[in-house]
Amino acid sequence: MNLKEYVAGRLAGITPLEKNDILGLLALPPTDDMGDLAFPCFALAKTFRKAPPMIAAELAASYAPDEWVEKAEAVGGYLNFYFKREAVAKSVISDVLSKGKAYGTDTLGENKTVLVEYSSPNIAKPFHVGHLYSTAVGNALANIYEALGYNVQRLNHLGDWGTQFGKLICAYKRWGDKETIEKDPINELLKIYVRFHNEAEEDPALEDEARHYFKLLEEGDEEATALWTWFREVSLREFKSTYDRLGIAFDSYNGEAFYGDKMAAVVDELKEKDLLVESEGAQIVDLSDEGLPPCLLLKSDGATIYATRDVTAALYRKQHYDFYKNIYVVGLPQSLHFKQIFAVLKKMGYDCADDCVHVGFGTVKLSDGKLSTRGGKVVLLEDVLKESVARTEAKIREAGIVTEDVEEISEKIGVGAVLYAFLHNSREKDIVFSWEDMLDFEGESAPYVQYSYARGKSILRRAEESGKLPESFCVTDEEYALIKALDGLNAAIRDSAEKNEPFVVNRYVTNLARCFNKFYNTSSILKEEGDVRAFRLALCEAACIGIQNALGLLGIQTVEQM
RNA sequence: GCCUGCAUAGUUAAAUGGAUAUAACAACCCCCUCCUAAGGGGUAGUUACAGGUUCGAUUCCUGUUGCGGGUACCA
Repeated sequence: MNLKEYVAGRLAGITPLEKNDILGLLALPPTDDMGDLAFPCFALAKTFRKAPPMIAAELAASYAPDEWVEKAEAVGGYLNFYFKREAVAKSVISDVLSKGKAYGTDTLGENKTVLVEYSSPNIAKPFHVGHLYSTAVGNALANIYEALGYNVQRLNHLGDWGTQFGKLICAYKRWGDKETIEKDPINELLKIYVRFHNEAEEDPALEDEARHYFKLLEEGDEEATALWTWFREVSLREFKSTYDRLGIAFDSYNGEAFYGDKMAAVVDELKEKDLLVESEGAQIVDLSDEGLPPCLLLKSDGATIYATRDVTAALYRKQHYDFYKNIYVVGLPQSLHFKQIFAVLKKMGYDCADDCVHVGFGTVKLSDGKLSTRGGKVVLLEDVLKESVARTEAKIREAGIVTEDVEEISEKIGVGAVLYAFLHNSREKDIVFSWEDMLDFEGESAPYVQYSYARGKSILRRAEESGKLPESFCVTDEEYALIKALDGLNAAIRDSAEKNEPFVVNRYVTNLARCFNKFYNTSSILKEEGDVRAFRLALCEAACIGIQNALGLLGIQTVEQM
């Protein structure tokens, strides 16, 4: 039962407004004691030429209580609705229990394909905490769109092409050793990469040499290609083990290299459409009429650049997936780049440019400045996960409640805690990484939510019978707050997708857990009997389902005990 | 220089133009003979500055200050 729609429908009957306009106006009151839904009467002040409080009072008088609404009360310029708690409780709880794992999902996106490009680490570079931002946000968004019924394709646009491979080949040929690299691929490749940059500062000729090797690679030179393939394979093997830990998988690992042989056609098309202009020896698309700097597509040596690959990739995706939405979860510093390539697509005559969205996110920094792969200033994601899990395990063993599967449970909590930290705030916020904050499991954190779930499940296990809603029961404030929170899952998912902001779901589930904890602390369950026990058990079970479903969207798993 | 983003309790952050600006952490106080204290309750504390639009501004507009990002042959 969608009570908002229901009330809007009834209000439409007694005001001159349309139902849809009313839906847009209806809001949640700031506190629970002000009712369940509020209609602000300010918009009607002009048409009625009366003060909003007068209008509210008149509407309150003409709104007769019904099956769902206990009373409508005027407070200032607002008309506050109080629902019948028992009716709402029955409706919500039975809905949750009957839908189970599907509770909160939707068919909004049926037959529409949404592409989410995320994670996209660079080959031969370490997977550090910075990469987790894109990985966590992208994965959560993919889950969220999937819950809304969209056909989601998860794309890992690997950084497996570009001048850095010229540098890497150059560095390998000078200082590389096959055996050491096989043993610890990414670390060793990073070492020679860093050395390249240090030496290039003294000897700029190295840069030219690197550009030369990249040119060879683009031309399909055998030796260069063999090295590249090897770098890619050993790197991907390492990445995949991290993804496994995070519970993340992709539908495609087509990286930049995949588009290598598809760019020529796009360049030809740009030429045919008279969009390419020569400037300072390079080929650009002029975007001054869009108020944007020109977009460089061919370097003066004729080689392609990332913009060329991104334009090509977008066109390939349109053709291959016929996407409804093409989402790029890429750092905020690249905002201009995406504006430019979308503008180029538009100039080429492709309206799908309007369905491409850059979902940017903030920077992960250290307290003493930015992470830097070249400078060797990195915090590896594996190290963070390891530490988080280790700390969790220590805590579990200390508590002594869990006796079996301690490692498995620690892994779920420890990994969840890290994911949660990256999904807690609006994605455009920077994150200053600190071990202390990352591993603080008090208050708003994954363990807080997982703990609530585990407590709920513990009660359900002990109860032995499962909760069935009795014919009639009373609903306390704490119970009602929990029921209302449960009711909001689908709205939170939709809101989250609309904004491309997973933190909406994160805040939702945190609040749900908070409501559950208050309920837990004020209402005994197992000591009760009869209808009270049955009702509370059913509510407890519903709460567990809600928490599990919402956490799942964030890529965070639940544990049965902790 | 130009473009762009941000500025909210001591800290990190919420808030479709709406009611008394909301949480967490840190501080202080209380609650385990009671379903897991990784919990709950309580106290104290906030919209950078100056204007403007509006019945109403943390939110929209202008300016100021402070901080960040971008600004073609890296991605």
